[in-house]
Amino acid sequence: MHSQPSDSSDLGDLFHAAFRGLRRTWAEQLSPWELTPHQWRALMTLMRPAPGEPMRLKDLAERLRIAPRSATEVVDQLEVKGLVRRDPDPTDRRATLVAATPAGQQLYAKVSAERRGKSSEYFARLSAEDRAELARILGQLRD
Amino acid sequence: MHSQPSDSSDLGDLFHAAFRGLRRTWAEQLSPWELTPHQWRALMTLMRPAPGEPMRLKDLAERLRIAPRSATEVVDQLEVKGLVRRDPDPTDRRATLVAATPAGQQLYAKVSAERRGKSSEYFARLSAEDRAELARILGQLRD
DNA sequence: ACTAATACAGAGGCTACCTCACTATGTGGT
DNA sequence: ACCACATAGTGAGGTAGCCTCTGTATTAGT
Repeated sequence: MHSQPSDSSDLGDLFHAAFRGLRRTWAEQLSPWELTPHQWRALMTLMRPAPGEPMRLKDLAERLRIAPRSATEVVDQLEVKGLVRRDPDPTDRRATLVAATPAGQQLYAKVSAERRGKSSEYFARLSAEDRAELARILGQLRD
Repeated sequence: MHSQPSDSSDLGDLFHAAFRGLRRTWAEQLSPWELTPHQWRALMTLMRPAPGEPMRLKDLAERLRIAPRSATEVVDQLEVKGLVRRDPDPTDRRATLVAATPAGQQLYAKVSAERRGKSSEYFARLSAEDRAELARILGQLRD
């Protein structure tokens, strides 16, 4: 007897609250480096295949699941900070390749280490099993 | 041996993606009524204790977990649409009481029914067990 | 009676997105 | 070779959903 009908408005609320908490936690963790969560995600995405490996702006947008125009924006921000560099794609003069600069790679390493070290991860309060469960369920949601 | 250290960047990404999906789905579902998800949440929150029951702006903010100033904003929007009404609190002349108007209550009922009927809920693709799991885990995250 | 706290709203700012229109370039068909 | 069309990026401009800081009533505490 699970008495709660729970029309999932509750679930929506929970989701909302949890997401906002995650955002806030990240923002706090990243603020010493003057990075927004969005910028961090972009930098991380650029570093994921291989550090320093260039990536088309369009592909970055795809991986971040945002519109190409929005990728332009975040790359602009990171470029101003000197963390990424734009280079023309030699094989297609319409395209620009974005890559983390040495400074960007260094910052990425530093922040990663710090986050790992402090283990002040937002999800740390969950057990390993629950984290796995969560990942599985969220994966289903994303299709 | 769960080999993945999984610095939870993956989990963060999954969360991010799922949340954006939720938002988009809601926005689409609500667009026929020209309501944003935010406005809908506010209206729902106002209706939760009892339909038509007035609530202080401050309490609304608390339940929505947003700053009081932000509650002012969303109440403004709903007031313009005629869905809620502001009345002075007779017991404290600093406070204003917000309550759903009959139109607001009607809209709430209509939208609720539609959502339930279509069962096009974002979370519908999850099994009941997974929904429960998710709720449990998110509850832990929220503290 | 005076000070401190509280409730709200005006002003202004921010992040993280979006679409639409434009330019430069590449691609395929005839 | 030429033309139509697609594609990559960006300028312009907009939106949702938050925030802080400040000011003005009003109430509560001593």
